[in-house]
Amino acid sequence: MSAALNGTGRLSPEVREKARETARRMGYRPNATARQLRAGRARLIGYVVGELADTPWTFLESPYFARLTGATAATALARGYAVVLLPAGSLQSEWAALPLDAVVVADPVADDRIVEDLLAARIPVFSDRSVEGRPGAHWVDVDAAAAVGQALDHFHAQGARRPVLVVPDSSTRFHREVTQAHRAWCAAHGVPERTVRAAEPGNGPVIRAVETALTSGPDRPDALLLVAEASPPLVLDAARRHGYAVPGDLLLVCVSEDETALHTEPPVTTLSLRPDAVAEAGIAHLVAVLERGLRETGGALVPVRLDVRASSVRPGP
Amino acid sequence: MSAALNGTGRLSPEVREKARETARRMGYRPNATARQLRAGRARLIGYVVGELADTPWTFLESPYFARLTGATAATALARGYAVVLLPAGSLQSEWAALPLDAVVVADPVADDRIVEDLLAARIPVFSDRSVEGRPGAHWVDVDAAAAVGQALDHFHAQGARRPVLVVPDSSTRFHREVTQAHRAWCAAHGVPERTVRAAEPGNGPVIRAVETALTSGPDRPDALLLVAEASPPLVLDAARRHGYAVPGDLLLVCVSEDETALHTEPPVTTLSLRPDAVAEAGIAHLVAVLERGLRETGGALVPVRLDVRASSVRPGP
DNA sequence: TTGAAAGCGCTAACAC
DNA sequence: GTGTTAGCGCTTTCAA
Repeated sequence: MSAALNGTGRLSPEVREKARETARRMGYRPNATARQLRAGRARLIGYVVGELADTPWTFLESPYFARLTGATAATALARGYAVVLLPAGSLQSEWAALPLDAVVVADPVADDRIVEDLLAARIPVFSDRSVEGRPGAHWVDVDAAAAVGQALDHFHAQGARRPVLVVPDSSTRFHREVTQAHRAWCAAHGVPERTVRAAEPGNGPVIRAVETALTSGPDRPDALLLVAEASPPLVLDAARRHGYAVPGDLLLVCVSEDETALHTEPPVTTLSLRPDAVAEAGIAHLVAVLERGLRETGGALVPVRLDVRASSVRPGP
Repeated sequence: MSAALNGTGRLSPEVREKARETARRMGYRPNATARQLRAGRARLIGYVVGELADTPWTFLESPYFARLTGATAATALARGYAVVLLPAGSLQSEWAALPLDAVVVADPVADDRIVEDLLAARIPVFSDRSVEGRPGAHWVDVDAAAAVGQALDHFHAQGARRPVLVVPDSSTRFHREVTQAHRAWCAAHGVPERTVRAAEPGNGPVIRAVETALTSGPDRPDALLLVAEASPPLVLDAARRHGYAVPGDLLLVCVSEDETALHTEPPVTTLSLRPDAVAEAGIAHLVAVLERGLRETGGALVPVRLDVRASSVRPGP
């Protein structure tokens, strides 16, 4: 029976087909749980977003995490793993009853206990570089330094000399790296370092931070790099409200996966963190570890992509 | 052992606590799969969005489905069920290996096979009213007719007499009901029925449909009800591009969960389909069916909520 | 109170 | 090519 349904035994294809067909029409379905018990793993992986731990489910409303989540689920399913959604900052009790082969922890915050809890429970963790070196933890990361460098180089090439960075006040590794890379770039290019932090995520606070960036400081900035998730059309509106023409007075680059950036006037240059590529690299790594017993290797660093559009190209004379 | 860890046997609380503690420090973790096998169910439910079957994972990028997904996962987890993400239009092979106690199918499209496949596999289905009457299928639905009625009544009360509806060309039950309710309302109020269909989802096509609605037809409309997911700031921009002042020339209501509606100038009136309430009602129903063997009851009809903001309030004289 | 055993449904191994 | 069996790790039941 078992031999017929799976490809295990050495049966003639004909016999197998007949058995399969018969089984199917009799409404037979193998019990998934029993198979999992036998197999010793459930092909189930957990997925948590560490950021926004105080509003555990809002991550799906961010275009970046929406894409990352979808791509993770898609890639995993293609490899035979199903993804279960877990809330940010989730407790033992919420996942202890699940037969998780591994857990993906996207952008853990500095004080998040979940990674430790999972490792203590001997569940492999796949996260960003902040878990580097912990036994049982593996990483894939976005090249934050390259991202900042690419955007600032682009501004510089377009003639901007007073760029300002807006970044959330978050303790994820990504945001810390962005800040550091910005500092390094400014030092290397002899440009004053101007940074404004958004107190919280969400369009309201981020737009307010943008307004602060555009109105405070010794002189008016001529370029804005926005590394916080905000709606591109709202950012453009904010710039206009404060008397900036984009791209005439202000070059604008948003780190965003929001496709509305394509439909504004002018269209907004975006820096894509490539959630699909991150997900693919992560799941590929996960499969390698789980199925081929791969040991701690250096993880993968996924490059970003700058999609230059009119908002960051200085108009010709 | 078992008796100690769970509350089953009649052990003294003291003994139980000691056993628990000992087990924990020895690093013992009960095998979740074995428990599930024993229990006869996995407390795992599938979640599929039927709409957008050709782009299986994009549903998370829609604010409505992002909220619905998050709320479903949250509510389910609070009741002890974990949610696994399945792609739209998914095949047997993708979920056959999962021990699903039930599957939530959000907004199935007319020709979607998944509901039939699940029922054939004797997996309970929770969906919208389009599955009404099928054995093993249960429903919870949004009150589409009330939604349309509320919005059109609001327009009428504000003095608008030439409202136009923009709706996607989709075969979900919700969109069919919206069209019917619109027709009925127009007939009842002696208002000509004006409808424009968006060929596809996504900001591009929907904005084009809005532009068609604003520029074609015998006369310029004085109110726009947008039932397709689009970014509110982009909709406002489109109206302005075509010479409409909002709300002076055109009243605007968007069916949307997008919080950018709060941050535009003027803020946009939205009609919320209450994804959180839908998710809660759905999971409550699911738990009742799965755990208390509830038979086919009429499902629940969740009311919508109109959040009136400046975009749909005719300015005073 | 403590211990042993049956059995959930499957698959891999071994005997026929 | 077909049939039987052991055992995955747990919980429940029955026996000591």
